Amino acid sequence: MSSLEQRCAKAGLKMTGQRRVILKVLGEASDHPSVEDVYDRAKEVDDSISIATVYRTLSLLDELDMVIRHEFQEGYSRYEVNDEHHHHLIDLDTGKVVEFQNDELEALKEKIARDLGYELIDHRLELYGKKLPKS
Amino acid sequence: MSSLEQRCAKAGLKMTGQRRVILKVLGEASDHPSVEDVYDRAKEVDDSISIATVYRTLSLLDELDMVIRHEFQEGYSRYEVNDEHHHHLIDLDTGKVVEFQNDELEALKEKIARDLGYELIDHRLELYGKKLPKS
DNA sequence: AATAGACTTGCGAAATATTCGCATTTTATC
DNA sequence: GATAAAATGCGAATATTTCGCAAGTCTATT
Ligand SMILES: [Mn+2]
Ligand SMILES: [Mn+2]
Ligand SMILES: [Zn+2]
Ligand SMILES: [Zn+2]
Repeated sequence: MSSLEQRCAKAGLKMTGQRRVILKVLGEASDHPSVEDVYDRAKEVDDSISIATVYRTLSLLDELDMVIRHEFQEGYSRYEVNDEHHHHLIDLDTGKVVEFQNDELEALKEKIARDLGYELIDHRLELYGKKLPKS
Repeated sequence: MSSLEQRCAKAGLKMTGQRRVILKVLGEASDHPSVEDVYDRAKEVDDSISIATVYRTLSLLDELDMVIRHEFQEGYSRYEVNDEHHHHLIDLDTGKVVEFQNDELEALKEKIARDLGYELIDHRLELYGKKLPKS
């Protein structure tokens, strides 16, 4: 049983074939698949799976904080397993998504919230850029 | 002629009654109105205005960088005049939007992009929090 | 292993936000 | 004021996501 499946079981979810397939797809993804992407990949394993189930499962996993739902302002959502916290830089020319992590940023964002009188619950940061010529 | 109207004219847009109304609504807003909000406020001035025109105008203004389109993950967009660059903290209990600005953050975000080999074109940061008890 | 009940699924329909086609109107220019 | 281009209103179309419901599946319990 995969670690993701274990977390589902612990949350009281029944382990169905469809959920196993979707978790496998998510676990194996190295990109940030859209619902349609997840659906297509899942269908290769189980052709009978429905896109409604993919939507429902991703929503559930999001509620359980097992995945992160991204809205890269494309009109639809992308998902990824919630593993190590990080952010994204989107290449405006190619659409490529570069991941990064920055401790200074994380500290700063906590401080900003605190100074405003708030406890920080969540945050999102996206950078949009174009590749610099190599110097 | 308002400063917003001037910028529209300079961009080659025809100044119609509808555009004037929408620009007035945007200029007078102190919140972050949705398309529906802008539509409702515009209708108070010109009852015949269509929501398609509001959508079209806001898209145009967005392309001209005269407004910022926000997606606070509510399923719809909010707009505000693109004046002084700033970010938002959304109160998860009340939905209230708190604006802030932080130079250190702006510098850091530039540095992160540069270190990744990118020229930063755009970025978005949102904080989500709950009010701290006053100490 | 059979049963029961709750949970889950597939399907198509519905909801929501946004865009589009097109006939008509308005604007800016001459 | 005539003209061409641009903009509008309307309703229909699109796209993504959610929902209702009947049928199927899972898991705990006999
Ligand atoms: Mn990522
Ligand atoms: Mn603002
Ligand atoms: Zn972070
Ligand atoms: Zn900024």
